[in-house]
Amino acid sequence: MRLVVATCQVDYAGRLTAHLPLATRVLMIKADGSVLVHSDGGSYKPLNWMSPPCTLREGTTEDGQIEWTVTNPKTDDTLRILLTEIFSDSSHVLGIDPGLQKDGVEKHLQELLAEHPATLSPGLTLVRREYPTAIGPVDLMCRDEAGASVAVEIKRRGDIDGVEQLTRYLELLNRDPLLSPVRGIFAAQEIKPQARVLATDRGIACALVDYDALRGLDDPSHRLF
Amino acid sequence: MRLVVATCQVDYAGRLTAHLPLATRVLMIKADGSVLVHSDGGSYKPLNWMSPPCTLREGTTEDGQIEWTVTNPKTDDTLRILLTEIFSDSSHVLGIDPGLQKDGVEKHLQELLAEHPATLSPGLTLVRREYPTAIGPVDLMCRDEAGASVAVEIKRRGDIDGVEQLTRYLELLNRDPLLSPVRGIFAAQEIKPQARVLATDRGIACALVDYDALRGLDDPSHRLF
DNA sequence: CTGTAGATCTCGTTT
DNA sequence: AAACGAGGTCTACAG
Repeated sequence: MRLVVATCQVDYAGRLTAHLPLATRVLMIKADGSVLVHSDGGSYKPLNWMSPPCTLREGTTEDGQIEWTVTNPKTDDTLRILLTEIFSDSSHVLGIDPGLQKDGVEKHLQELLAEHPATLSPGLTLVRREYPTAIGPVDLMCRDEAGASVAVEIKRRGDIDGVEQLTRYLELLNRDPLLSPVRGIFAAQEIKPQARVLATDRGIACALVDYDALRGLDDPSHRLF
Repeated sequence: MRLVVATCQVDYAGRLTAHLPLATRVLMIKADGSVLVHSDGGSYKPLNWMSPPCTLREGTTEDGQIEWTVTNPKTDDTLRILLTEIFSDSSHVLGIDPGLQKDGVEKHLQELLAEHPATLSPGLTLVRREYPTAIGPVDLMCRDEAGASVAVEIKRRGDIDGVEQLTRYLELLNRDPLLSPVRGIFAAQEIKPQARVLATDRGIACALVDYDALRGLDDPSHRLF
Protein backbone atom coordinates (compact mmCIF):
# COMPACT_ATOMS: atom_id res chain seq x y z
CA MET A 1 0.00 0.00 0.00
CA ARG A 2 1.45 3.31 -1.13
CA LEU A 3 -0.05 6.62 -0.06
CA VAL A 4 0.75 9.79 -1.98
CA VAL A 5 -0.54 13.26 -1.20
CA ALA A 6 -0.05 15.44 -4.26
CA THR A 7 -1.39 18.20 -6.43
CA CYS A 8 -2.51 16.40 -9.53
CA GLN A 9 -4.63 16.38 -12.65
CA VAL A 10 -6.35 13.16 -13.63
CA ASP A 11 -7.79 11.93 -16.92
CA TYR A 12 -9.70 8.72 -17.30
CA ALA A 13 -10.68 7.03 -20.53
CA GLY A 14 -12.68 3.82 -20.56
CA ARG A 15 -16.42 3.31 -20.52
CA LEU A 16 -16.62 7.05 -20.27
CA THR A 17 -14.19 9.92 -20.42
CA ALA A 18 -13.62 11.95 -17.27
CA HIS A 19 -11.32 14.72 -16.17
CA LEU A 20 -10.19 16.05 -12.81
CA PRO A 21 -8.71 19.56 -12.82
CA LEU A 22 -5.52 20.31 -10.93
CA ALA A 23 -6.01 20.06 -7.15
CA THR A 24 -4.43 18.43 -4.11
CA ARG A 25 -5.65 14.90 -3.48
CA VAL A 26 -4.74 11.57 -1.91
CA LEU A 27 -3.60 8.78 -4.19
CA MET A 28 -3.89 5.26 -2.81
CA ILE A 29 -1.99 2.57 -4.67
CA LYS A 30 -2.86 -0.90 -3.49
CA ALA A 31 -0.69 -3.99 -3.63
CA ASP A 32 -2.61 -5.35 -6.62
CA GLY A 33 -1.71 -2.19 -8.62
CA SER A 34 -5.16 -0.61 -8.34
CA VAL A 35 -5.26 3.15 -7.84
CA LEU A 36 -7.77 5.32 -5.96
CA VAL A 37 -7.95 9.12 -6.21
CA HIS A 38 -9.61 10.57 -3.10
CA SER A 39 -10.57 14.11 -2.24
CA ASP A 40 -11.40 15.45 1.19
CA GLY A 41 -15.10 14.80 0.98
CA GLY A 42 -17.76 12.86 -0.82
CA SER A 43 -18.15 9.40 0.61
CA TYR A 44 -16.35 6.15 0.20
CA LYS A 45 -16.32 6.40 -3.57
CA PRO A 46 -13.12 7.88 -4.98
CA LEU A 47 -13.25 10.72 -7.48
CA ASN A 48 -11.54 8.40 -9.90
CA TRP A 49 -9.93 4.99 -9.79
CA MET A 50 -8.57 2.00 -11.65
CA SER A 51 -9.74 -1.47 -10.76
CA PRO A 52 -7.36 -4.41 -10.81
CA PRO A 53 -5.76 -5.94 -12.71
CA CYS A 54 -3.78 -2.91 -13.75
CA THR A 55 -0.23 -1.66 -13.93
CA LEU A 56 1.22 1.71 -12.99
CA ARG A 57 4.02 3.19 -15.10
CA GLU A 58 5.85 6.24 -13.80
CA GLY A 59 7.26 8.67 -16.32
CA THR A 60 8.05 12.30 -16.92
CA THR A 61 6.53 14.74 -19.37
CA GLU A 62 8.52 16.96 -21.74
CA ASP A 63 8.48 19.75 -19.18
CA GLY A 64 9.86 17.42 -16.52
CA GLN A 65 6.69 16.78 -14.56
CA ILE A 66 5.84 13.40 -13.11
CA GLU A 67 3.19 11.48 -14.96
CA TRP A 68 1.64 8.18 -13.96
CA THR A 69 -0.07 6.01 -16.52
CA VAL A 70 -2.28 3.27 -15.16
CA THR A 71 -3.62 0.75 -17.64
CA ASN A 72 -5.94 -2.22 -17.40
CA PRO A 73 -5.06 -4.70 -20.15
CA LYS A 74 -8.44 -6.47 -19.87
CA THR A 75 -10.67 -3.47 -20.34
CA ASP A 76 -8.29 -1.09 -22.16
CA ASP A 77 -9.11 1.59 -19.58
CA THR A 78 -6.40 4.12 -18.88
CA LEU A 79 -5.88 6.59 -16.08
CA ARG A 80 -3.34 9.36 -16.57
CA ILE A 81 -2.22 11.28 -13.50
CA LEU A 82 -0.07 14.36 -13.81
CA LEU A 83 1.62 15.21 -10.50
CA THR A 84 2.80 18.80 -10.18
CA GLU A 85 3.71 18.77 -6.49
CA ILE A 86 4.17 15.88 -4.07
CA PHE A 87 3.62 16.54 -0.37
CA SER A 88 3.97 13.01 0.93
CA ASP A 89 4.85 9.60 -0.45
CA SER A 90 4.97 6.56 1.82
CA SER A 91 4.64 2.80 1.51
CA HIS A 92 3.41 0.30 4.05
CA VAL A 93 3.13 -3.47 4.23
CA LEU A 94 -0.38 -4.45 5.31
CA GLY A 95 -0.59 -8.15 4.62
CA ILE A 96 -3.71 -10.04 3.62
CA ASP A 97 -6.89 -8.90 5.30
CA PRO A 98 -9.04 -11.50 7.04
CA GLY A 99 -12.10 -9.76 5.54
CA LEU A 100 -15.44 -8.49 6.70
CA GLN A 101 -17.87 -10.58 8.72
CA LYS A 102 -21.43 -9.53 8.01
CA ASP A 103 -24.76 -10.15 9.62
CA GLY A 104 -28.24 -8.96 8.99
CA VAL A 105 -28.95 -8.60 5.30
CA GLU A 106 -31.69 -10.03 3.12
CA LYS A 107 -30.61 -13.60 3.60
CA HIS A 108 -31.07 -13.27 7.33
CA LEU A 109 -34.45 -11.62 6.83
CA GLN A 110 -35.40 -14.60 4.68
CA GLU A 111 -34.25 -17.03 7.36
CA LEU A 112 -36.25 -15.24 10.02
CA LEU A 113 -39.40 -15.11 7.91
CA ALA A 114 -38.95 -18.77 6.97
CA GLU A 115 -39.04 -19.51 10.70
CA HIS A 116 -42.01 -17.24 11.32
CA PRO A 117 -44.14 -17.18 8.15
CA ALA A 118 -47.33 -16.46 10.12
CA THR A 119 -46.08 -12.93 10.76
CA LEU A 120 -46.71 -12.28 7.05
CA SER A 121 -50.27 -13.56 7.03
CA PRO A 122 -52.15 -15.44 9.76
CA GLY A 123 -51.95 -19.22 9.46
CA LEU A 124 -49.23 -19.20 6.82
CA THR A 125 -46.87 -22.20 6.90
CA LEU A 126 -43.62 -22.73 5.04
CA VAL A 127 -43.43 -25.24 2.18
CA ARG A 128 -39.84 -24.40 1.28
CA ARG A 129 -37.30 -21.63 1.10
CA GLU A 130 -35.66 -20.78 -2.27
CA TYR A 131 -38.40 -22.68 -4.13
CA PRO A 132 -36.90 -23.30 -7.56
CA THR A 133 -38.52 -22.21 -10.81
CA ALA A 134 -37.24 -21.94 -14.38
CA ILE A 135 -36.68 -18.21 -13.99
CA GLY A 136 -35.11 -18.28 -10.53
CA PRO A 137 -35.92 -19.23 -6.96
CA VAL A 138 -38.98 -17.93 -5.13
CA ASP A 139 -37.84 -16.67 -1.72
CA LEU A 140 -40.54 -18.47 0.25
CA MET A 141 -43.23 -20.85 -0.94
CA CYS A 142 -45.98 -21.19 1.64
CA ARG A 143 -49.47 -22.52 2.17
CA ASP A 144 -52.32 -20.66 3.80
CA GLU A 145 -54.93 -22.10 6.18
CA ALA A 146 -57.08 -23.20 3.21
CA GLY A 147 -54.13 -25.07 1.69
CA ALA A 148 -53.64 -22.62 -1.16
CA SER A 149 -50.12 -21.77 -2.38
CA VAL A 150 -48.59 -18.43 -1.48
CA ALA A 151 -45.37 -17.12 -3.05
CA VAL A 152 -43.43 -14.62 -0.96
CA GLU A 153 -40.82 -12.24 -2.34
CA ILE A 154 -38.61 -10.64 0.30
CA LYS A 155 -36.71 -7.38 -0.06
CA ARG A 156 -35.06 -5.07 2.41
CA ARG A 157 -36.37 -2.13 0.40
CA GLY A 158 -39.43 -2.91 -1.66
CA ASP A 159 -39.45 -1.07 -4.99
CA ILE A 160 -41.10 -1.64 -8.32
CA ASP A 161 -38.50 -4.15 -9.52
CA GLY A 162 -39.37 -6.51 -6.69
CA VAL A 163 -43.04 -6.41 -7.65
CA GLU A 164 -42.11 -7.14 -11.27
CA GLN A 165 -40.00 -10.07 -10.11
CA LEU A 166 -42.80 -11.53 -8.00
CA THR A 167 -45.25 -10.96 -10.86
CA ARG A 168 -43.06 -13.04 -13.19
CA TYR A 169 -42.90 -15.83 -10.60
CA LEU A 170 -46.65 -15.79 -10.05
CA GLU A 171 -47.35 -15.84 -13.78
CA LEU A 172 -45.12 -18.90 -14.14
CA LEU A 173 -46.35 -20.67 -11.01
CA ASN A 174 -49.99 -20.19 -11.98
CA ARG A 175 -49.39 -22.11 -15.22
CA ASP A 176 -48.87 -25.20 -13.06
CA PRO A 177 -52.32 -26.74 -12.47
CA LEU A 178 -51.00 -28.55 -9.38
CA LEU A 179 -50.15 -25.23 -7.71
CA SER A 180 -52.67 -22.79 -9.19
CA PRO A 181 -54.07 -20.57 -7.86
CA VAL A 182 -50.96 -19.05 -6.30
CA ARG A 183 -51.26 -15.69 -4.60
CA GLY A 184 -48.36 -13.42 -3.79
CA ILE A 185 -47.06 -11.53 -0.79
CA PHE A 186 -44.50 -8.79 -1.22
CA ALA A 187 -42.58 -8.50 2.05
CA ALA A 188 -40.10 -5.75 2.83
CA GLN A 189 -38.83 -3.60 5.66
CA GLU A 190 -39.88 -0.58 3.63
CA ILE A 191 -42.25 -0.45 0.65
CA LYS A 192 -42.10 2.44 -1.82
CA PRO A 193 -45.49 3.98 -2.67
CA GLN A 194 -45.21 3.18 -6.38
CA ALA A 195 -44.36 -0.43 -5.56
CA ARG A 196 -47.36 -0.68 -3.24
CA VAL A 197 -49.68 0.72 -5.91
CA LEU A 198 -48.37 -1.68 -8.54
CA ALA A 199 -48.59 -4.65 -6.18
CA THR A 200 -52.14 -3.81 -5.12
CA ASP A 201 -53.16 -3.31 -8.75
CA ARG A 202 -51.91 -6.82 -9.48
CA GLY A 203 -53.59 -8.40 -6.48
CA ILE A 204 -50.34 -8.86 -4.59
CA ALA A 205 -50.47 -8.28 -0.84
CA CYS A 206 -47.86 -6.14 0.83
CA ALA A 207 -46.34 -6.99 4.20
CA LEU A 208 -44.13 -4.64 6.15
CA VAL A 209 -41.50 -6.59 8.04
CA ASP A 210 -40.24 -5.52 11.45
CA TYR A 211 -36.69 -6.87 11.47
CA ASP A 212 -36.00 -6.12 15.12
CA ALA A 213 -39.24 -7.76 16.24
CA LEU A 214 -38.41 -10.85 14.18
CA ARG A 215 -34.96 -10.94 15.74
CA GLY A 216 -36.68 -10.89 19.11
CA LEU A 217 -38.81 -13.89 18.17
CA ASP A 218 -35.73 -15.69 16.95
CA ASP A 219 -33.39 -17.70 19.17
CA PRO A 220 -30.65 -15.26 20.22
CA SER A 221 -28.05 -18.07 20.19
CA HIS A 222 -28.00 -17.80 16.39
CA ARG A 223 -26.25 -14.41 16.60
CA LEU A 224 -22.71 -14.20 15.25
CA PHE A 225 -21.60 -11.84 17.99
CA MET B 1 -7.51 14.68 5.52
CA ARG B 2 -5.84 12.41 8.03
CA LEU B 3 -4.16 9.17 7.05
CA VAL B 4 -3.43 6.52 9.65
CA VAL B 5 -1.78 3.17 9.09
CA ALA B 6 -2.51 0.93 12.03
CA THR B 7 -3.27 -2.53 13.25
CA CYS B 8 -6.90 -2.34 14.20
CA GLN B 9 -10.14 -4.14 14.86
CA VAL B 10 -13.36 -2.61 13.60
CA ASP B 11 -16.99 -3.07 14.58
CA TYR B 12 -19.88 -1.50 12.73
CA ALA B 13 -23.48 -1.33 13.84
CA GLY B 14 -26.12 0.36 11.71
CA ARG B 15 -28.12 -1.04 8.83
CA LEU B 16 -26.27 -4.22 9.53
CA THR B 17 -23.74 -5.46 12.04
CA ALA B 18 -20.24 -6.16 10.78
CA HIS B 19 -16.88 -7.02 12.28
CA LEU B 20 -13.28 -6.76 11.07
CA PRO B 21 -10.75 -8.92 12.92
CA LEU B 22 -7.42 -7.45 14.00
CA ALA B 23 -5.17 -6.63 11.02
CA THR B 24 -3.10 -3.78 9.62
CA ARG B 25 -5.10 -1.35 7.49
CA VAL B 26 -5.25 2.22 6.26
CA LEU B 27 -7.70 4.57 7.96
CA MET B 28 -8.71 7.64 5.97
CA ILE B 29 -10.41 10.41 7.94
CA LYS B 30 -11.84 13.12 5.71
CA ALA B 31 -12.41 16.74 6.58
CA ASP B 32 -16.16 16.15 7.00
CA GLY B 33 -15.42 13.54 9.69
CA SER B 34 -16.18 10.53 7.52
CA VAL B 35 -13.97 7.50 7.97
CA LEU B 36 -12.83 4.85 5.48
CA VAL B 37 -11.12 1.58 6.41
CA HIS B 38 -9.09 0.25 3.49
CA SER B 39 -7.16 -2.95 3.07
CA ASP B 40 -4.52 -3.67 0.46
CA GLY B 41 -6.88 -5.13 -2.08
CA GLY B 42 -10.48 -5.41 -3.05
CA SER B 43 -11.41 -2.42 -5.14
CA TYR B 44 -12.46 1.13 -4.47
CA LYS B 45 -14.92 0.06 -1.81
CA PRO B 46 -13.52 0.19 1.71
CA LEU B 47 -13.86 -2.79 4.02
CA ASN B 48 -15.85 -0.58 6.33
CA TRP B 49 -16.75 3.10 6.49
CA MET B 50 -18.88 5.83 8.00
CA SER B 51 -20.65 8.32 5.78
CA PRO B 52 -20.92 11.97 6.75
CA PRO B 53 -22.18 13.64 8.77
CA CYS B 54 -20.34 11.96 11.59
CA THR B 55 -17.99 12.72 14.44
CA LEU B 56 -14.90 10.91 15.60
CA ARG B 57 -14.17 10.66 19.31
CA GLU B 58 -10.77 9.37 20.43
CA GLY B 59 -10.55 7.52 23.71
CA THR B 60 -8.69 4.78 25.54
CA THR B 61 -9.95 1.42 26.76
CA GLU B 62 -9.47 0.09 30.28
CA ASP B 63 -6.28 -1.67 29.20
CA GLY B 64 -4.92 1.58 27.77
CA GLN B 65 -5.50 0.92 24.07
CA ILE B 66 -6.63 3.62 21.68
CA GLU B 67 -10.26 3.40 20.68
CA TRP B 68 -12.06 5.55 18.13
CA THR B 69 -15.81 5.88 18.19
CA VAL B 70 -17.40 7.31 15.07
CA THR B 71 -21.07 8.15 15.26
CA ASN B 72 -23.60 9.47 12.79
CA PRO B 73 -26.35 11.34 14.67
CA LYS B 74 -28.77 11.14 11.70
CA THR B 75 -28.68 7.39 11.20
CA ASP B 76 -27.52 6.23 14.66
CA ASP B 77 -24.78 4.19 12.99
CA THR B 78 -21.64 3.65 14.99
CA LEU B 79 -18.18 2.51 14.03
CA ARG B 80 -15.80 1.41 16.76
CA ILE B 81 -12.12 1.11 15.89
CA LEU B 82 -9.66 -0.41 18.32
CA LEU B 83 -6.07 0.56 17.41
CA THR B 84 -3.41 -1.75 18.85
CA GLU B 85 -0.42 -0.40 16.93
CA ILE B 86 0.00 2.79 14.90
CA PHE B 87 2.62 2.82 12.14
CA SER B 88 1.88 6.21 10.66
CA ASP B 89 -0.39 9.14 11.39
CA SER B 90 -0.33 12.23 9.20
CA SER B 91 -2.66 15.10 8.32
CA HIS B 92 -2.84 17.12 5.13
CA VAL B 93 -4.79 20.13 3.94
CA LEU B 94 -6.36 19.39 0.56
CA GLY B 95 -8.85 22.20 0.02
CA ILE B 96 -12.10 21.89 -1.86
CA ASP B 97 -11.99 19.70 -4.93
CA PRO B 98 -13.23 21.15 -8.23
CA GLY B 99 -14.92 17.82 -8.91
CA LEU B 100 -15.20 15.33 -11.73
CA GLN B 101 -16.13 16.29 -15.26
CA LYS B 102 -17.90 13.43 -16.99
CA ASP B 103 -18.75 12.67 -20.56
CA GLY B 104 -20.29 9.75 -22.34
CA VAL B 105 -23.02 8.20 -20.23
CA GLU B 106 -26.60 7.35 -21.09
CA LYS B 107 -27.66 10.97 -21.43
CA HIS B 108 -25.12 11.49 -24.17
CA LEU B 109 -26.21 8.29 -25.89
CA GLN B 110 -29.77 9.62 -25.77
CA GLU B 111 -28.68 12.94 -27.29
CA LEU B 112 -26.84 11.19 -30.10
CA LEU B 113 -29.75 8.88 -30.88
CA ALA B 114 -32.14 11.84 -30.76
CA GLU B 115 -30.03 13.42 -33.47
CA HIS B 116 -29.81 10.22 -35.50
CA PRO B 117 -32.99 8.19 -34.87
CA ALA B 118 -32.81 6.55 -38.29
CA THR B 119 -29.84 4.48 -37.06
CA LEU B 120 -32.35 2.60 -34.89
CA SER B 121 -34.78 1.80 -37.68
CA PRO B 122 -34.83 3.11 -41.27
CA GLY B 123 -36.99 6.20 -41.75
CA LEU B 124 -37.46 6.86 -38.05
CA THR B 125 -37.88 10.53 -37.09
CA LEU B 126 -37.88 12.13 -33.66
CA VAL B 127 -41.11 13.48 -32.14
CA ARG B 128 -39.51 14.40 -28.81
CA ARG B 129 -36.93 13.39 -26.29
CA GLU B 130 -38.01 12.59 -22.68
CA TYR B 131 -41.62 12.21 -23.79
CA PRO B 132 -43.61 12.54 -20.56
CA THR B 133 -46.02 9.89 -19.27
CA ALA B 134 -47.70 9.34 -15.92
CA ILE B 135 -45.13 6.72 -14.95
CA GLY B 136 -42.06 8.56 -16.21
CA PRO B 137 -40.52 9.90 -19.39
CA VAL B 138 -40.03 7.78 -22.49
CA ASP B 139 -36.45 8.25 -23.69
CA LEU B 140 -37.38 8.88 -27.33
CA MET B 141 -40.80 9.14 -28.94
CA CYS B 142 -40.52 8.74 -32.70
CA ARG B 143 -42.57 8.17 -35.83
CA ASP B 144 -41.83 5.65 -38.53
CA GLU B 145 -42.24 6.11 -42.28
CA ALA B 146 -45.91 5.09 -42.07
CA GLY B 147 -46.54 7.72 -39.38
CA ALA B 148 -46.94 5.20 -36.56
CA SER B 149 -45.61 5.96 -33.08
CA VAL B 150 -42.47 4.27 -31.85
CA ALA B 151 -41.27 4.42 -28.22
CA VAL B 152 -37.55 3.95 -27.72
CA GLU B 153 -35.94 2.94 -24.42
CA ILE B 154 -32.20 3.51 -24.29
CA LYS B 155 -29.78 1.72 -21.99
CA ARG B 156 -26.04 1.36 -21.95
CA ARG B 157 -26.46 -2.24 -20.89
CA GLY B 158 -29.76 -3.77 -21.88
CA ASP B 159 -31.04 -6.17 -19.28
CA ILE B 160 -34.42 -7.51 -18.30
CA ASP B 161 -35.31 -4.46 -16.21
CA GLY B 162 -35.12 -2.17 -19.24
CA VAL B 163 -37.52 -4.39 -21.16
CA GLU B 164 -39.94 -4.32 -18.23
CA GLN B 165 -39.71 -0.55 -18.16
CA LEU B 166 -40.41 -0.20 -21.88
CA THR B 167 -43.25 -2.71 -21.55
CA ARG B 168 -44.90 -0.53 -18.89
CA TYR B 169 -44.55 2.53 -21.12
CA LEU B 170 -46.00 0.72 -24.14
CA GLU B 171 -48.91 -0.62 -22.13
CA LEU B 172 -49.72 2.90 -20.99
CA LEU B 173 -49.15 4.60 -24.35
CA ASN B 174 -51.31 2.08 -26.15
CA ARG B 175 -54.27 3.02 -23.97
CA ASP B 176 -54.20 6.41 -25.74
CA PRO B 177 -56.31 6.04 -28.93
CA LEU B 178 -54.52 9.04 -30.48
CA LEU B 179 -51.17 7.26 -30.25
CA SER B 180 -52.09 3.60 -30.51
CA PRO B 181 -50.67 1.44 -31.92
CA VAL B 182 -47.27 2.23 -30.44
CA ARG B 183 -44.43 -0.20 -31.04
CA GLY B 184 -41.24 -0.33 -29.05
CA ILE B 185 -37.53 -0.37 -29.73
CA PHE B 186 -35.11 -1.42 -27.02
CA ALA B 187 -31.78 0.24 -27.80
CA ALA B 188 -28.54 -0.51 -25.96
CA GLN B 189 -24.82 -0.84 -26.50
CA GLU B 190 -25.09 -4.38 -25.23
CA ILE B 191 -28.21 -6.52 -24.88
CA LYS B 192 -28.26 -9.47 -22.51
CA PRO B 193 -29.65 -12.71 -24.03
CA GLN B 194 -32.50 -12.95 -21.52
CA ALA B 195 -33.48 -9.37 -22.21
CA ARG B 196 -33.50 -10.04 -25.95
CA VAL B 197 -35.68 -13.11 -25.49
CA LEU B 198 -38.15 -11.21 -23.30
CA ALA B 199 -38.26 -8.25 -25.70
CA THR B 200 -38.81 -10.45 -28.74
CA ASP B 201 -41.51 -12.38 -26.90
CA ARG B 202 -43.31 -9.10 -26.28
CA GLY B 203 -42.94 -7.84 -29.85
CA ILE B 204 -40.29 -5.28 -28.93
CA ALA B 205 -37.48 -4.77 -31.40
CA CYS B 206 -33.89 -4.72 -30.20
CA ALA B 207 -31.29 -2.32 -31.58
CA LEU B 208 -27.60 -2.55 -30.79
CA VAL B 209 -26.09 0.91 -30.62
CA ASP B 210 -22.55 1.66 -31.77
CA TYR B 211 -21.57 4.57 -29.56
CA ASP B 212 -18.30 5.33 -31.34
CA ALA B 213 -19.98 5.32 -34.75
CA LEU B 214 -22.66 7.70 -33.47
CA ARG B 215 -19.98 9.96 -32.08
CA GLY B 216 -18.45 9.97 -35.56
CA LEU B 217 -21.75 11.07 -37.08
CA ASP B 218 -22.07 13.78 -34.47
CA ASP B 219 -20.50 17.22 -34.73
CA PRO B 220 -17.14 16.93 -32.95
CA SER B 221 -17.43 20.51 -31.65
CA HIS B 222 -19.89 19.23 -29.01
CA ARG B 223 -17.07 17.45 -27.18
CA LEU B 224 -16.13 18.68 -23.73
CA PHE B 225 -12.44 18.16 -24.32
C1' DC C 1 -17.34 -19.31 -16.35
C1' DT C 2 -21.58 -16.37 -17.11
C1' DG C 3 -25.58 -14.38 -15.34
C1' DT C 4 -28.46 -12.56 -11.69
C1' DA C 5 -29.72 -10.08 -7.61
C1' DG C 6 -28.15 -7.34 -3.53
C1' DA C 7 -25.72 -3.18 -1.58
C1' DT C 8 -24.33 0.19 5.21
C1' DC C 9 -24.88 0.66 -2.30
C1' DT C 10 -23.43 6.02 -4.09
C1' DC C 11 -24.80 9.74 -6.97
C1' DG C 12 -27.42 12.42 -9.71
C1' DT C 13 -31.90 14.53 -11.17
C1' DT C 14 -36.57 15.43 -10.68
C1' DT C 15 -40.93 16.04 -8.25
C1' DA D 1 -37.20 16.40 1.22
C1' DA D 2 -38.40 12.19 -1.11
C1' DA D 3 -38.22 9.23 -4.91
C1' DC D 4 -36.66 7.27 -9.02
C1' DG D 5 -32.98 5.80 -12.21
C1' DA D 6 -28.15 4.96 -13.44
C1' DG D 7 -23.53 3.38 -12.21
C1' DG D 8 -16.52 3.02 -15.20
C1' DT D 9 -21.42 0.47 -10.41
C1' DC D 10 -18.99 -3.58 -7.05
C1' DT D 11 -19.75 -8.02 -5.08
C1' DA D 12 -21.35 -12.46 -3.78
C1' DC D 13 -23.68 -16.52 -5.28
C1' DA D 14 -25.91 -19.84 -8.31
C1' DG D 15 -26.09 -22.36 -12.56
